[in-house]
Amino acid sequence: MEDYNNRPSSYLDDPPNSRLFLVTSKSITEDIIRERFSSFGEVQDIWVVKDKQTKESKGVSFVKFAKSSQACTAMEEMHGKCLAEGTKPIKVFIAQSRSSGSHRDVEDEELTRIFVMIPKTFTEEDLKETFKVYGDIEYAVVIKNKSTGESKGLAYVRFHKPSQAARAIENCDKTFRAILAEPRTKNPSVDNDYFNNQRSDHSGSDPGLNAYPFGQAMVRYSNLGSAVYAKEKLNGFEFPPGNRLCVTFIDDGEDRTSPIGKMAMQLVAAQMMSMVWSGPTGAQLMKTSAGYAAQSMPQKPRVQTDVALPAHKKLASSESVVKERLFVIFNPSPLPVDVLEDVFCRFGSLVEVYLVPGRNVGYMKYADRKHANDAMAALHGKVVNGVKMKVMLADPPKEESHKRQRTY
DNA sequence: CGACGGGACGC
DNA sequence: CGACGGGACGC
Repeated sequence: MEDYNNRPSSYLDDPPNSRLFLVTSKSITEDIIRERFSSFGEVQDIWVVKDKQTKESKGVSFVKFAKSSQACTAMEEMHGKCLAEGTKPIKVFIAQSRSSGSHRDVEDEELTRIFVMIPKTFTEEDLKETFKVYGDIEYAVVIKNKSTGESKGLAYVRFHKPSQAARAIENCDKTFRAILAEPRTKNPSVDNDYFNNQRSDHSGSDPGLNAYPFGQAMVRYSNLGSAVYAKEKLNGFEFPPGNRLCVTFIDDGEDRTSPIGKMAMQLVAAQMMSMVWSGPTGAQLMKTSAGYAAQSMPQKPRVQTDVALPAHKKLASSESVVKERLFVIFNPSPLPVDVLEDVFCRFGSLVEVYLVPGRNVGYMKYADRKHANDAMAALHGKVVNGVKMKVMLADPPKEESHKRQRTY
């Protein structure tokens, strides 16, 4: 038996759905394929399957693109085309993952519906408004509790074309956690497919090009840098999970009904000030006007300790690269996350606090190694709110096989 | 002497 | 009908 764990990437396509399966006449060569497919994106590999003995093409080829959206666009554009005089029209499909073992054609049905996490206040209209930039939406549905009608904070969006869904997954704000939806199953009792691999990792691509769902809100209502931090969960889960919001308000009295504006307001109402920071996005960011950001400032957590703490500092952007993590052990029990943020932010560049559920330990993530070290030096062995902490450098997370390193 | 996150549709 | 090669990281 082989050790698949060592090199599983040989059996997967990364990112998922970025490889095409072509059926062509046997006379179609790699060069012809390259010539006709390279305009759709970064072609990383072309492989014409040939007979081992005769070296003759078997009329089957694989074209690997850098991105799923490129592969999907190429499929949509090239399926049914003739690549050379007198040859049959080609067939183009998204290739089955090598690990699947299946040779069934991948249907558009499986490639056009995405599954996203949304704030519970998000309506289907909000969804459409947010995702229509990626293409024509066939429908958008929010998953709701059947009896109460309450949103579960999850939704489906069906596009007309695979390339549109792929673009949405690649480019929408990370906080939506957009992935391709599993096809509806007739039998909802059977839970998980055995091969639950590689679905969700479309991450890691140019954040600068993202269409942030709140980017507009952020810009529109943004000014006065009064960032407000709240640890509250919004209707049961954090949204965006573990991220910071930089929301400010411009009292322009308009557009409160747009999904974006509405959401901004709802978030404010919920004191859910934890927004992704998308970076300077243009002139509107310069806009400043008197606002009323101070009014929704939640009080800071009360912190009692003998440690001489530096002044409170803002958290680093949640998009920051984590350069160092501290592993903290609490005795007898963990401190609340808001208290920990308040304490550990003071050394600078704190990106996130994560408590391991059900355990007396947690991680403090820093964008700057020096700040992590300062925090460790100042806080190791110290008592905060009656809780003694051991603060040490965290071991690196256990490698999740081939997967792209998490953002922590 | 402790250790690593969250997700599903009444057919 | 039409499905999986080749190359080889560097403590």
